Amino acid sequence: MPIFSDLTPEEMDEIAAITSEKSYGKGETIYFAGKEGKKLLVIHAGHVKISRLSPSGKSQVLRVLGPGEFMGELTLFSDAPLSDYAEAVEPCTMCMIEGLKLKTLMGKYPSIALKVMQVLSSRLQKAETLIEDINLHPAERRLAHALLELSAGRRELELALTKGDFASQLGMTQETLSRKLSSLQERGCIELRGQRSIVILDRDALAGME
Amino acid sequence: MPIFSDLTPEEMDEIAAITSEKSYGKGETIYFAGKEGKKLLVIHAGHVKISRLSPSGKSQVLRVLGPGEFMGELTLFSDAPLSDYAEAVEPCTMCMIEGLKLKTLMGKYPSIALKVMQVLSSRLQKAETLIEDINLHPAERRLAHALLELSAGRRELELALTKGDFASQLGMTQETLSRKLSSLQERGCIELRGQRSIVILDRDALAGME
DNA sequence: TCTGAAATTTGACGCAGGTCAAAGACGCCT
DNA sequence: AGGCGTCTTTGACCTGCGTCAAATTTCAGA
Repeated sequence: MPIFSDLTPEEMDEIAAITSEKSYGKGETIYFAGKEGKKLLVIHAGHVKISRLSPSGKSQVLRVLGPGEFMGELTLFSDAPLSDYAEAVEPCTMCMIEGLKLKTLMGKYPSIALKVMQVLSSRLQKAETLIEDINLHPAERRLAHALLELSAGRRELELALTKGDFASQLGMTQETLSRKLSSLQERGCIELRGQRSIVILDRDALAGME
Repeated sequence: MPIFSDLTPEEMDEIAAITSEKSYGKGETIYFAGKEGKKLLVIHAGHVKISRLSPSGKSQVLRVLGPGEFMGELTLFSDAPLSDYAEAVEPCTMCMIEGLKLKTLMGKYPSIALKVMQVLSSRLQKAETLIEDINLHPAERRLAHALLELSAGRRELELALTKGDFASQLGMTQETLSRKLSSLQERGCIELRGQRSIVILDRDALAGME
């Protein structure tokens, strides 16, 4: 569990003692906007989709979290209610830690606080990069860069969500994503395999996309 | 200095001892992308514009910070170089704290770490709201909501930046902002006074904008 | 007070990408 | 193995907002 990775085994035990576990089935809602949180949730197994629902019924996917990552931290520091919505995209198990207990823990083991700050920073950086991209760069470039990042050097990548959700996360519609993917495939940059898998054929072309 | 507001006077002295001060003139660059940071900068007086420059020469304004707010925290937690750019929009003075010393301090006084997490969370929330807004809502709505937020209940509000920068922060072009503002004025929702000042006339109309 | 550079406004125009709709593919479940 | 619901693709169309350009206003500094 990366968030506690700098601790000794005894300290880990101390944490395990104040932690409770819970499971969610595929498609199940883990929390939703307005619900009072005050708990940190650490994913043990499975993937979770974090999104926002606008009053008009549309939704904006913010991120997908996997094992070791955590959520719900926003409500630990402010009284504002949760503004987003978490859903298990596959069967999940997670650990819950009471917000107050976590704060005490952070006082005792500063490395936990540092880890949380690290994650928050990197989420902030990502969010700001997306804002920049949406405003200053065309959809195709966003897609190309996202593919490179998701592939993480590997030749083939597997999407954790449906293309519709992936499109939302990139700030475009499902239809636009589909068109851009087809176009990249025609140009020999990628190859689509089934619904969730993409093979990267020409890294340089993707990277050099303006 | 809000970030240290939960400390006793003696503790404040301890901090003052490891702090150095620096001033910047109007338009001066405080730091820029790629520069190695590892320092936290707390604004004492003046306003600072944080933005990103894309290779194509365009820029994306991320936020404007005023007295008591801090920046540079991103580099404290990761080795990634600074990705943004800070510029004094008016004469500024600020305190600098060495990253390492700050970490030690946070270990000693957890309330500092909590404060930092709080600020990071709220920035993240804001960034995500902007992403949602850009993708799901029209420019006019974004503008209306931003005006309400900036006014903070007061009748008149003063922009800290030029309209061009304000537009960028809202994710639209200068021209679009100008047109939307005119349109709101024609409809009697607001009144424009000079270049930097706006009077809110019809709060409800702005709030109810879909 | 004057003046020039910077900021803002306004107009004309085009297009990237959104919307709506319908057909097609995939893959889960029994 | 088959059938059905969900996801995806494709097409046609349209519009919000970006772009370029030129006119106008503002204001800081002399």
